[in-house]
Parts: sequence; C-alpha cells; structure tokens
Amino acid sequence: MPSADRRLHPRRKPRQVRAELTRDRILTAAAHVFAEHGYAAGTTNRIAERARVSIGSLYQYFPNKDAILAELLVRHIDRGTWTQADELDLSPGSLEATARALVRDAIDNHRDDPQLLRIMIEEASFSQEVLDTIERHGEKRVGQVRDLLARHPDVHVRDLDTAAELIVTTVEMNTHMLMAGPRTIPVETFENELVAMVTRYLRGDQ
Amino acid sequence: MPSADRRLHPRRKPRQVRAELTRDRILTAAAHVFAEHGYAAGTTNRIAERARVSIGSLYQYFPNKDAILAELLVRHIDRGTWTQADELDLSPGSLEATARALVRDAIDNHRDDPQLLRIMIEEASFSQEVLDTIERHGEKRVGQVRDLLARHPDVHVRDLDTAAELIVTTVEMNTHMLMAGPRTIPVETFENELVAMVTRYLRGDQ
DNA sequence: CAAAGAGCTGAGCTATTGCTCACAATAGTG
DNA sequence: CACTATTGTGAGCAATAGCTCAGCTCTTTG
Repeated sequence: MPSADRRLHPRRKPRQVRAELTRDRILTAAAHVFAEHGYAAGTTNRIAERARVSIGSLYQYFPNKDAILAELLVRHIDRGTWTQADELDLSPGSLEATARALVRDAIDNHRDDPQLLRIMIEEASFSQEVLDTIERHGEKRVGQVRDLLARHPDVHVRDLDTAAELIVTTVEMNTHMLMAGPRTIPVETFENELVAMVTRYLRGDQ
Repeated sequence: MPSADRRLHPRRKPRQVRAELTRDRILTAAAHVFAEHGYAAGTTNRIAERARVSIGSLYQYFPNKDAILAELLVRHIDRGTWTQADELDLSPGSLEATARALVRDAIDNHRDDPQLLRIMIEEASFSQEVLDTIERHGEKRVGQVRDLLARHPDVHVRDLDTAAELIVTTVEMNTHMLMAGPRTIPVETFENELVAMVTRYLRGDQ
C-alpha cells in the first residue's frame, strides 16, 4: 500500500463523453464500496468490479487509490454546503434562529451518505495535499462562524475564536455521532437540544 | 486481512513470569506502533520487531492483529477513569463544578497517549465483541451522567436522556479534537469555555 | 541432572493488494 | 472507408500482509 504518492491528478483527461461517464461510474462505485467495506477493505478491484469497468480503466483516471477518496472528498466539500449562512438574520433576538441554521446545515450535510462521510472523516490516511484541503475547509468554516458571532448583537462570549472552534466541533461531531450510530434519538429532539445548547452558550447570560 | 475472526482470546495463557513479561512487551510495543503508524500500517511484524520478540511469540498470545488492539482498548477502558464522578457536590450552585469535573475527566483521559486513543476511536474496524464492549462502556457513561443530572437540583433540561448523550459526546469529542490536532488553543481556555457551554445548557435559564 | 513442558524463534507459506502493460475495441475525422 | 486518437480490457506482477510450524532454548520439577 503506497502511502506517500503525491500524484493525485488523473493521468488522462477525458475528451469524450464516454470517458466522463466511466469516470463518474468509478466514483459512484467507489463511494458505495468505501461506505460498505471501509477504506482499507474497499479494494480498487472491488470498485472496478462494482463500476463494471476493468481495473485498467480505473487506473487511467486515477493514479492511485488515495486519489479516488481524495476526489470524493473534494467533491463533497465543494458541493455547496454552507450557502445559508450568508443570508442570516442578525437582528437582536434572532440568536436561536442563527444557531438552528448552523445545526440544520450540519444535519443536511450528513444526510446524503453518512457512512461514506464517516469513512472520509475517520478512516482515511490522506496525503498531505488532501489534508491541506480539509484543513483549509475547516479553517474557513471556523472563520465564517467567527465572523457570524462577531456580527451578532446577542453573542456574549469571552473569546470569539475559541467559541467558534468549539461550536463548529460540537455541532459537527454531535451530528456525526447521531447519524452514524443507531438512531436512538429522534432528529427533531436532537436538533432542538443542540440548538438550545449552542444558543445558551453564546448568549452567555450567566 | 481477515476481518471477522471472532477468536480474541490468547491461545496460550502465560504460566511463567517470563511469558507475562513478553506479553506486556508486545502490548507496549503495539501501543507505540499503532500510535505512530496507525492501525493498518502498524503491522504485526513491526510490533514484534519493536517488542524485540519473534513474530511467532506474538501469535502465541494473540490469535490475530485485532485481538491486540482489542486488549489495548479494554485495558484503557478498565483503567480507572471516572472515579471522581461519584464523590461530587450536588448542592445548589455547584453546577459549574460538576461540569468542570466531567470536562477534567475527559481531558485526563486523553493525556496519556492521545495518538493511540485517536487510533482506537477512529481507525479500527473492530469485531463485534469489542464493539459491544465499547458500546456498553459508552452506555454506562451516559447512564452515569444521566443519573448525575437527575440528582442535581440546578439542572433544567427538557429530556434528561438526550441531554446526557449530548453532553458526553460534546465533552468527549471536543477534548478529543483539542488533543489530537495542533494545540492552537490553551488548555485552560478550552476547559473554561467548554465548562461554560455545558453549564449554561444544563442550567437552562432561557 | 535429566526429563518434560513452557516459552521462543524466524524462514517462509498463503492470500491479497495496488497497480502495469500489451493489446482490443470504439469514436472521431478526412 | 481508412487512419488515428481515445478509451477500455484483464491476466498477471511485485510487494506486502497476516500468520504457521518445525524445532530450538529456557524453567521447572522430581
């Protein structure tokens, strides 16, 4: 299992529609296989088999296994989450609504394929390039939340940076746990409590 | 990589001191190797090498690779954490102290070897037997917290069970994130904010 | 001290993986 | 249609993993 292969870009760019289709089939299959078997046990041969594509074709578009997961991850990140946060009500008294927006965003983000996201978050040992992408994305989110908190009149916390980091992790991870495990708590209950937690923390009236 | 081997118990029980020593050496080495290379790349040969023990000896005490991580995990779980929670002050006004105890507990639990714990939490694909152990441990903790909340006069939340689950996950995961990544936030600041969050949530004064 | 069993060794087996490459099939172009 | 570029194939290679086993060394015991 070669771990430090830096080449993540396809060795051949698709020029015909057929090729683009094959690429997509591979990615779709990979998503299913990774979600079902995990990253380590999700072999490239299995992916090719599931995509009804020869193993050779797979390696025409992806230089190695890591690149497949990387592409999957980048696609997931780029696919417009976080669109709601810009158009938020920042007037006094709207803190709970703001918190709810954040929580909803996280929940939506996990709905598509919680298993695959689990793999991507937990199992993968990524190359530095991909790790940087994740890191940047995380910082971006924290930054956005920080700005949001800074603008909102109802927010009273000691340190904005810490608060932002804390909130992002809390919302993300709790949602993650809820969707990953056996659904023992109804989603609405969960959402309400999580929103309550974030709201009360941010409001800060002791 | 056989994944569903149910036999987790050693094939030979140590009867001489020498054997017990070897076993411990293997476990210690495994902890280091897993922490350093991750689970997948932490090969049994590497573990044996680091333990200065032949690969054959390793397989006399552990039927397979999974069993090693399993033992490591069980040991970590069994090693008395959570001792503080029983002797807590439950009088009115002590809510923050209670929350702080929970947070401190989590932080202490991560101090020994955060890397190894990271592996154990994230990377391992465990057998059902080990998963059950983890599950039971998690439920136990949530149960303890639930009882704690039920007893404390200052706690005002809608649903105790959800609150308990939420708190355990939040405290655990935030701590986990803090210790795993590059220490960007000082521990005291983190502790204070996390305590504030939990306290305000539990107090529930809207 | 000698027999017996516990403990230990490591070359190497089996299985599997990520991946290559020589070739075949198909699509685009004059 | 002929020719080229693009796309697709899959047997099989090299590497490496987990793990076995025949036989050695060390402890214990009488």
